[in-house]
Amino acid sequence: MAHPAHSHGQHHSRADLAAAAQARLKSAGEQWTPLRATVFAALAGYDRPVSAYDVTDAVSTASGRRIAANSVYRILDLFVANNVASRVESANAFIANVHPDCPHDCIFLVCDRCGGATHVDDDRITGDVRSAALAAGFTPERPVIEVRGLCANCA
Amino acid sequence: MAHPAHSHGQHHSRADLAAAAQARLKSAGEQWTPLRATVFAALAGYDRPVSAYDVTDAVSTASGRRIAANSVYRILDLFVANNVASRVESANAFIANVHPDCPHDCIFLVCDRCGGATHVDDDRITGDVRSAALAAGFTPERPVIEVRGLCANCA
DNA sequence: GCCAAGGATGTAATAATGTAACACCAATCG
DNA sequence: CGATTGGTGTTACATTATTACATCCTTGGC
Repeated sequence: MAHPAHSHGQHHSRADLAAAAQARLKSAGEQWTPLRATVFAALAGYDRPVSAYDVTDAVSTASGRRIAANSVYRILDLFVANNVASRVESANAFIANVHPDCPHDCIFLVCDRCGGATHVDDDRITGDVRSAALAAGFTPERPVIEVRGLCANCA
Repeated sequence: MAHPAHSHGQHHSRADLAAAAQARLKSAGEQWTPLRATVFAALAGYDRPVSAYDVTDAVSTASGRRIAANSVYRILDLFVANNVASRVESANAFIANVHPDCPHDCIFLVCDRCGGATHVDDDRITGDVRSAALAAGFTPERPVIEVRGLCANCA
């Protein structure tokens, strides 16, 4: 555990990302079951947002039996609620959170060509968005900030 | 046409909003057909984001015959492409654009309780989001900036 | 007038995404 | 042991979105 890569906390290799996710859930009083581990591994096996059904297929293959979509949805929702994964609204898709440890509002740059997503943290921007909401008399709970466009490779 | 309410252009009463939408489409070389007018009227008849299927039902009722969802989708997509309506990604829903005349990136504050949405314009924030994308080597096409939470009435 | 071309809509089917209701099982706690 | 709780299984269904192709209507050229 020695990756002092970022000012805001740790990034994790794919290997110990699961460990971090597990720790995060446990410390929230949630269980880390075999199915949850499998779902997380499937999700973390992609480097782009994937649909719940893609995850379902991957989990089914990994498990050797058919897992129902709704079981996967339950677990993905749990992951999102605990900051272990994020939902990319403009793609109806999910992606593992690279640093479950710090509770940022996320900004996703989603490529319309390759489907990849880059995770950007900019607390000033997200703070400004929350402030703008408050200024309008609105109580912000969950900012959704995404940018559709073309990534560096696809531009 | 005398509502000098905003610094950035005109808001429209429900009555002439349709006229503004029509003008916008025509100037883009698109037709303003009876069905498109009906779809726009249905959409503008709501003050909150509504699903394409809600619009479909409203249009069907208004027309006295069954209109297929995909016809409505086609028209809604056309509206969105021409800034006459917006898609609220986090709600899989559409809403008429209050000022089709100026091509802002929009910020929507979406109430989790009543489903209402407030349209906020803040070019500094949306500009910052685009800048952050560019700084990451990403070519922004369409920022999606929404805030889920509670509106003033529901808080 | 007739025909060709393009745009808009109709029709039908289906895909993709998301949820609800209830059964079952296993662990935990009294 | 019995009750409760959380997790998962199973089934069915609801909602959202797209695809392929047919039809119709207008417009412009001949």
